[in-house]
Amino acid sequence: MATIRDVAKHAGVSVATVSRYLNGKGYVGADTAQAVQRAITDLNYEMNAVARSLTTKQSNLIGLILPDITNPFFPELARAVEDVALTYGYTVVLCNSDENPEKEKNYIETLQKKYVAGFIVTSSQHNRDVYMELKKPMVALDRPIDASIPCVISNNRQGLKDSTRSLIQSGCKELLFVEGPNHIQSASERKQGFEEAMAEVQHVKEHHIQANFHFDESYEKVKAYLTAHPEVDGIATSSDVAALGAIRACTELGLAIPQDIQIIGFDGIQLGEMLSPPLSTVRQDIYKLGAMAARILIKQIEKEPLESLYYEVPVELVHRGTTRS
Amino acid sequence: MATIRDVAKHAGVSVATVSRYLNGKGYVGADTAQAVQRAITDLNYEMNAVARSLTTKQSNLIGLILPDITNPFFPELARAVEDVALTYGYTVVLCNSDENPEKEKNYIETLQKKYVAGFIVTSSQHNRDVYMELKKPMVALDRPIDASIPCVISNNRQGLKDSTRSLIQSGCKELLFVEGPNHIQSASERKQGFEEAMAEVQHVKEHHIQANFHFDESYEKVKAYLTAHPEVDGIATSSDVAALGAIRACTELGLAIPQDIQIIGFDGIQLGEMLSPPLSTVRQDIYKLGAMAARILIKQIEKEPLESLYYEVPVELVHRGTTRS
DNA sequence: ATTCTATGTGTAACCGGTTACACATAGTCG
DNA sequence: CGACTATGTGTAACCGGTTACACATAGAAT
Repeated sequence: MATIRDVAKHAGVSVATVSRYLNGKGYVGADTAQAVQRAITDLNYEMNAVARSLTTKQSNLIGLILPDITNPFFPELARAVEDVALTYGYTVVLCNSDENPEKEKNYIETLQKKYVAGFIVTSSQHNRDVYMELKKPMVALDRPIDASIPCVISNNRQGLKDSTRSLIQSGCKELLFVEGPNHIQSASERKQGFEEAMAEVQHVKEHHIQANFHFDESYEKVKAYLTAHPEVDGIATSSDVAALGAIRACTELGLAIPQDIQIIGFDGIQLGEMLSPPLSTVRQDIYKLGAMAARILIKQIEKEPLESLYYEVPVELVHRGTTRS
Repeated sequence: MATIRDVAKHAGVSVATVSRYLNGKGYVGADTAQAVQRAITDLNYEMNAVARSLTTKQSNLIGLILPDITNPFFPELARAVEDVALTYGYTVVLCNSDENPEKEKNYIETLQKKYVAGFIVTSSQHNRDVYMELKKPMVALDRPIDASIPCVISNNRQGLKDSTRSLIQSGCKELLFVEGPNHIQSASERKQGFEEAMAEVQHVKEHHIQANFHFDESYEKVKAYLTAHPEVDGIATSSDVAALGAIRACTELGLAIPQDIQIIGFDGIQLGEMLSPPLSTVRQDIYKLGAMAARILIKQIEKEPLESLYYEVPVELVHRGTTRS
């Protein structure tokens, strides 16, 4: 593998000139530029990324920290991040935090030693300080960290408001809301949306349970609740996976969906469409969320100005098979 | 951030000694070791990964190349790889190849410039040579590349054989096999398994269609086929996602699952369990697949001997709601 | 004509590690 | 007792880039 010195020698110039040419910094005469380019082509030179990082204290690595890639919401996000990272010449490192602040912190440290260019984080929230001290470009994805850190997020409140309203409009009188973990801001915003929609009407009874974003817990809690409260005729959930749990609970209780009970999820994971019946839901533009986060991060890395610190991407109600539209 | 020279000075020794101590190579006297350790603790020294990579031409990055993290089979795989990578001190770079050999090749080159320690690849096959020339540790995951390259794979043949047999045993007389893309070896092995099972019996009619591993194509082709051949009473597919497509087709045609028609998938993606009814399938131990691949890669990186070049992980028939067991 | 500025290029130090080699000491063996 | 080996440590070159600074030239401004 040719080095910059080989190129310099071959072109009959100094390494500094080659370096300037490569980075487009400083003056390089037209003839010289040609000669250098020629040498580069001849020798099939490619720059050594590691050596470069050592002096510039900057790599083209992007750290993507998320709770668990296994949660169906995240692969699409990761995919989007990777796609735009690639087009800008960055490479993404995948980090599963398991909602564990300690793990999150370790990853951050490890990556800093590698001079990562920046972070995209769906944070476990507990450790805002870790991020505040970090003098690296970063963006918070799906979950805000601090007002000073750029954030890309769906309009959660509006989404749940829409889904709740639609359930009400299609005749539900006893509405169960399966909340997410409310210490996560996006979950509590969704709850707020639900409540706002409920506040608009009378004569609709409100039921609540809380579950994490996992299938099992949702399934069990919904089943228990429905057994005790058979009058429930509509379920809004805070995630699609929770909706899947609810569907299972209803199916096992012999309830027909959407005839006896309507169900609407939240997220718009791809698998929702593949279900039979397909899942009605509030679709977040997951890909866009990820793509925007990546673009905003890269803007920071490349010192371009940001228009805003808060990017909200709209959300869309999708009626499919589990609601009576 | 303290450097190795700071540590050396603080401990009153030379950098060489510190380096030896850090890497456990060469002789270091007991007293000296103590002094050095002391200095390290005092200064809170952490080694600079980039500088180290520059001389050793080796990083602790692992390249994970797979077709598309968005395909539900892969997140669990990625998760497993990441988990074991983490415990051994490696970091994983996520690369989506889109089954595009060109993209795959680019990633390999980019990562080589970063001195990656090795690759785990679910390859797009077309470019065996790219890998053969590569003088890096690597392992083929789910899809063999070459007999000389360690490979971790499920027993695909046996799996499809099992699922087909079980459909036959539960009374199917007209069996439709939804094949995958046969240029992918694991897909053609599955097909082989199907055929072996069919060869064991008479009086069971065989139907074939081919689809990629995606929902839409499977849905459309199955629907068309079933419309033309309403006698089909069982479907075995080459992937769970294809099974989802088949389920949708059947549902739309008014067929009851599993009463009118039984369906069995292949893969064991987590979402299969969340369906209602839950999907019968041949479960690959996806996590194990990924974890083994990672371990085998790391063994190579750390120059430990491999017991074998071919690791087959068993597969398990899981009867859930879409078959009459 | 003189000074100033913009342009163009090279020298050498530096980033933070690793390691070949030289050198020193001390115990062992014949 | 001299030669040999195992142990312990330091010097300095090296990995492959970047960049501050010095120096040179030429046209523009005064």
